[in-house]
Amino acid sequence: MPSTGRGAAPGAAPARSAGRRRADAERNIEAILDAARACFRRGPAPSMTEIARTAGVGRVTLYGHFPSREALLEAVLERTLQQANAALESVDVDSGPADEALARLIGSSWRIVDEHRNQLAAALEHLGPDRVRDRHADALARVERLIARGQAAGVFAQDVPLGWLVTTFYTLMHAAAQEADQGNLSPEIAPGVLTRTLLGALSAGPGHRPT
Amino acid sequence: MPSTGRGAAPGAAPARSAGRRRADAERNIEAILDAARACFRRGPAPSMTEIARTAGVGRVTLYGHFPSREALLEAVLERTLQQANAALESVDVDSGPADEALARLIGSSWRIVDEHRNQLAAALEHLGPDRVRDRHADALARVERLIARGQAAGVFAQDVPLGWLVTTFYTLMHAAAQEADQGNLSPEIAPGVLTRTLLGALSAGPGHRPT
DNA sequence: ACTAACTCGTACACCGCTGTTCGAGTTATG
DNA sequence: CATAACTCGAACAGCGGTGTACGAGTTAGT
Repeated sequence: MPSTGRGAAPGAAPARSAGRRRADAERNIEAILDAARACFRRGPAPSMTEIARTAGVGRVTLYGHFPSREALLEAVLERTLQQANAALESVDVDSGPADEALARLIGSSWRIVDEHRNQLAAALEHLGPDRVRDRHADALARVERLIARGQAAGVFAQDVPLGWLVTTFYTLMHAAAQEADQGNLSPEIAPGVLTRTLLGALSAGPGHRPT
Repeated sequence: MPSTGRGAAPGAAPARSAGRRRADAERNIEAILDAARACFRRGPAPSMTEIARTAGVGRVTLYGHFPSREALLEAVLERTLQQANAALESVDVDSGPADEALARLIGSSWRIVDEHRNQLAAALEHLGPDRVRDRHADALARVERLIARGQAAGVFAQDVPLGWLVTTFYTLMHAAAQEADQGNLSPEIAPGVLTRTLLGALSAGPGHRPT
């Protein structure tokens, strides 16, 4: 059920009355959303207290803007998704060889995708898989379309399910970002290494047979 | 404390006195350990109550054998690790071409690795990364040795950090198991697909350059 | 058959998190 | 500058989890 009862609410969906908000309120909402994102970068289940403190705001104020944890979760997810989509839209995915397009996509999005990791887990837990699927369906579709194009052109493996290749893509993205975070993989070589591995994984088997 | 007066020192470390345990107690401990493993397969943070109920045992009994959540966690981790190692030792990893050896390893362990997923997360959270590293160091070393051998032989990519290749290995294993669990990837073709993708990812670049 | 080991339910104290209320202080905005 | 909007701390109730204590019932081992 996508029946998000939000009426006129622009962008995110705070809880105050639909009337105009004061400037500092707007600023605090921003701060809260940023803080939540920051907290999610370090742990999968930040408490409201933690988020409020990080935002430099009283817990009560937080509840003033977001009536429940779920509401906040939804808002922050939507916000992140929006930014991510904006960033990804700047990449031309539909022209040139599929593998080169993929390399471009990786370079500009492997950091962004990592941002989603914990948020996604939390959202799946508290919002249900359905609503989550809906919201980042287009981001997923973009990658899927690209890979499908590569398959059709024979650049990517054809005897492997498309869905699995998409999963491989996201999974290795996350892994690379995580390793970079932990210092196991230097951020400078990370994109190159990731691209290398990913293209190998997706590519139509040149040297090796399935068995 | 390894001060288990018992000569046999049977794996896990329950909390009762070092003296002999009665048969049904032993049986319950087994049930609890199994239940914990089962619970971890469905969620990353099962409660003691949940585990006890799954084991068909009173919560008090659980605390009788494992004095704290942490103790239980450690015991169940060790147990799973032991079984996993036993299973993996039956695979000959050091003979034949590295890629074929890898294929063998995948076939017999991709399900097992999945079992670790949530346990590992929980252990990292509550036991600290150090103790965890120690415990499954040898399982990790086995894969690392194999991949290094493949690199030396030129079968696997040499211009990519070894650590990253190991990460890739485990990551894709998890992903495949998870997809299979969710019905997105049929269990019959999963090993083949996984092997295909993994060999492509690790293989020395046949057609593509890092950029 | 007798005893020690084991199990179980209930109940308790403690903790952290969520969401709400209240009253008073502060600040933007007209 | 006056008012409405906003913020804040403190305090409360509710919930679920952990770990402990008690007492009575059941079961294995000798």
